[in-house]
Amino acid sequence: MAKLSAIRGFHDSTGDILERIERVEAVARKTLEFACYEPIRLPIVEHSEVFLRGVGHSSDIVQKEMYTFEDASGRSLTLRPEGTAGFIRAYLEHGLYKERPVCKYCYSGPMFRHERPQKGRLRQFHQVGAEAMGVSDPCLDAELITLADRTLRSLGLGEFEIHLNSIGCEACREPFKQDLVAFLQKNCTMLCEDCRQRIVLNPLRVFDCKVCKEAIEKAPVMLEHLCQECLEHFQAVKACLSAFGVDVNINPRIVRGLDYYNRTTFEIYPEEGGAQSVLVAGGRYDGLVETMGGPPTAGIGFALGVERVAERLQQKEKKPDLGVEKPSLAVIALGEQEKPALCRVLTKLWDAGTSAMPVWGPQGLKAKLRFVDKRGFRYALFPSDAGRMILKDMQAGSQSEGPSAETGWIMAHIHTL
RNA sequence: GUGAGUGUAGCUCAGUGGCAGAGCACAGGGUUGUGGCCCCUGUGGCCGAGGGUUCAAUCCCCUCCACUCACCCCA
Repeated sequence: MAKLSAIRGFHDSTGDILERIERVEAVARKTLEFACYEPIRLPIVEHSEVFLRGVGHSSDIVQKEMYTFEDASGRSLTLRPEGTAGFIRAYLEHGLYKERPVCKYCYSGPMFRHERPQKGRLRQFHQVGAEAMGVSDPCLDAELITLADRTLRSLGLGEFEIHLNSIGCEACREPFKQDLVAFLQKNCTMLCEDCRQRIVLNPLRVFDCKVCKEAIEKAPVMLEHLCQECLEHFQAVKACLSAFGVDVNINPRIVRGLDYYNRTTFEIYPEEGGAQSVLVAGGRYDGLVETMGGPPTAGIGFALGVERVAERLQQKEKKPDLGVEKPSLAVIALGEQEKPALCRVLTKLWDAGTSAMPVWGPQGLKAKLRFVDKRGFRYALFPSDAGRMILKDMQAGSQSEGPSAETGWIMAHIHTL
């Protein structure tokens, strides 16, 4: 029989790596909830239409990266490739927009994309998402960026850069696209093959290209062709960020991959590193709710890549932060006779709120002590029904004795250091 | 989807067309029921899978699979 293995791009996590991942999730969630974003838990599987309509047919995600399958009744279902579309579905389904004109939510969990895995890219990965609905006020754009910034700072994540752009609205983007296409066609010989195709498919994306940097240096830039309203919005976002004390780089090359964005887009990168290292990305999506069958509603959100931030933390934290040494206790049964005594003592310890690891097994004392020592336990307790039992301090090499009938003396020893 | 690299012990990796190796880990002993340091010993392998060349393949050739990295794209 073939050996069982995890699916490609789906990882098991333990130890330090898991600790960091959970820390990133916890800190991000706490930062958002502290800022009064309400937690929401969303399904991992949705009807495929949710993503077809929400993410947009033309995106790569929908075209080739979705885990789509049929359930027993023949409905087409999809493992969520991102969070926003499912969130908007819930927002509409439960009429959240009727309940309150303004609402803010945060969530976290796994996302799935069928891409070729590589560094910083998994098929199952995890995001923490934040969405703020119902207000087009530029302060909200700034608020969200600030929260992403605060999350990364709380984690102690060294240096990172926030890149900010505006990709305008439909009104100003269409005329601009025509200008851009004209420029690209004129300079078509300087472009790579991919970019020549982008002229037709999605001209804005040439700004993402790494090889054509020189060729497009003189290309017209959306930021300089914003309509009056979009320009005012963008300037207000910058002003508000400045009031928040958050520094950003204006980067006209930030063009998001998903169809639904308008106006504000932003990405956060570590100081060095390429496209794969985007830690947080987000933007405004004022037309999305309407696209998905709801009333016109402003919205903005971001997603934080948990594994990417955790990976970055690992590079920064040379040694895992052990913190204050915790008293740790192993309870060792020497042989068969001591097992009932172990059960009784262990129950008392756990009931009293003292963490302890039971050690039973066929090994000799030497092996058991080595086992406990290797795992860094400070104390070993040898329970017994015969009147008294022994507590050994592995670090000091000393032993104490106390009555088997009670455990108070053990706790006193452990906590009096 | 495209390109490159790597698959040998639980882990990290050497190695050779002719008996399969080290370090770490694990187990036992030295110390007859007291850990760490030291010493000795032991367990552990379809050398990724299938086919081909050869007297003989873990090694050379082909195919497949997996992993890693990069492209594309994205968090």
